[in-house]
Amino acid sequence: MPGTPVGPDFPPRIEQGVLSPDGDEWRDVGYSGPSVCSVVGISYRQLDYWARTDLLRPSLTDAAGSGTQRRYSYRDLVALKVIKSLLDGGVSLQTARKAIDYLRDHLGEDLASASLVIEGANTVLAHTGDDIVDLVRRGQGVLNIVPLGGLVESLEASIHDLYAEPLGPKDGAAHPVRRPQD
Amino acid sequence: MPGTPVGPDFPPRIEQGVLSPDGDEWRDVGYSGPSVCSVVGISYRQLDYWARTDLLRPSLTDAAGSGTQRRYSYRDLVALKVIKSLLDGGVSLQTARKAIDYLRDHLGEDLASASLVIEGANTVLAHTGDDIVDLVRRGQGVLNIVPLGGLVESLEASIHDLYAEPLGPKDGAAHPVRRPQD
DNA sequence: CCCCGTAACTACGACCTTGTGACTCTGCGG
DNA sequence: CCGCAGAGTCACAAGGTCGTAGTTACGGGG
Repeated sequence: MPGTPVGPDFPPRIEQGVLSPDGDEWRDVGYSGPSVCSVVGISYRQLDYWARTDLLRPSLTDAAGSGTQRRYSYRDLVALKVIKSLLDGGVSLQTARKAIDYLRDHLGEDLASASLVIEGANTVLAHTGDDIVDLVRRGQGVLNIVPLGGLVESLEASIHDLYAEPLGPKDGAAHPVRRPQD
Repeated sequence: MPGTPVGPDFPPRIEQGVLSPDGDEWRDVGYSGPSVCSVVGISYRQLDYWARTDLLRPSLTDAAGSGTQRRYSYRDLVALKVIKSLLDGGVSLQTARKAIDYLRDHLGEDLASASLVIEGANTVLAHTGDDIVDLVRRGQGVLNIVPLGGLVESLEASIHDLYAEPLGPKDGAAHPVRRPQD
């Protein structure tokens, strides 16, 4: 697996409370709903739906009524991307829900080199190829495998694009990117 | 679809050959809808829905109006079981549809030792563990893996149970014939 | 030989899950 | 005080599942 160590600090990993480079408000931290959509490649309605059905809500700031904002952390982005992959791979939302519940508790681990493996009700992180062969051999039901390496990689790329494309006078991450894409 | 209530070539050519031991009617061949349900472990409504939406129709005799019967072959059973597994594994029906389309063309191969691998739009039969590791390494999206060995095995077991637990005194229609061996 | 019960199939519609579109509502910055 | 981005609401659609009622064929009892 490509353990490509990405830029250590480029995507601001703000969950610890880093502020915006401009020393602006705490609000400039994390990712807004629309930004998230363009980064992970889903529609706003989908993100909205997922948030209000508890699949994944923003861990930085949840919405508190009309006029407020949701702020997503980097880890949220990873989780979201995993969900998106699962969906694209033909896995049902229900299954994705369970997988994400598991993932949330293991987001600290070294994701880039691992694969997420779902077998029925159980979810596991496989760190080596042998782990996987083992699982396939033992498994009786279907296995759903998400190679996290490539996933994180393309996530980083999308984030990069987010910063590069729009030109806001002062804010980066907080800046909403209106970009029609399906 | 095809009228053919009782045509010239109606005495169906069974893939495993062999009519009922009693030299009975052609009807005693293959598996009836309800039998299939109990063997594969799905609801009758599901089987019905799948048949009318073309996911998988009985290859021996399709329905030709109310009062007629569907007769499923052993291979149909295998395909059905694969679908069931996919569903249990959280894979969407849509994805299962594509996989089955592929499987239908490869049902002749040696299934018991292989695994069905779905990656996005592509479906493949992997015969060795290395094949799988390879696919995981290359794959960017989600992989869905169905180990066919265990599947065929449990199918055989269910069929056995079906024979062991006779229901009516002479329910010919519900009685499948000839336990297959391929 | 006909009538009736039952197995198995078809028809039809309710209902759930996932979203989507079209608006409306509201807090915040200018 | 106004405009706007983004949250909230509501109606609706597609894809499936499920329950139930209506049909049809077949076989046994009168």
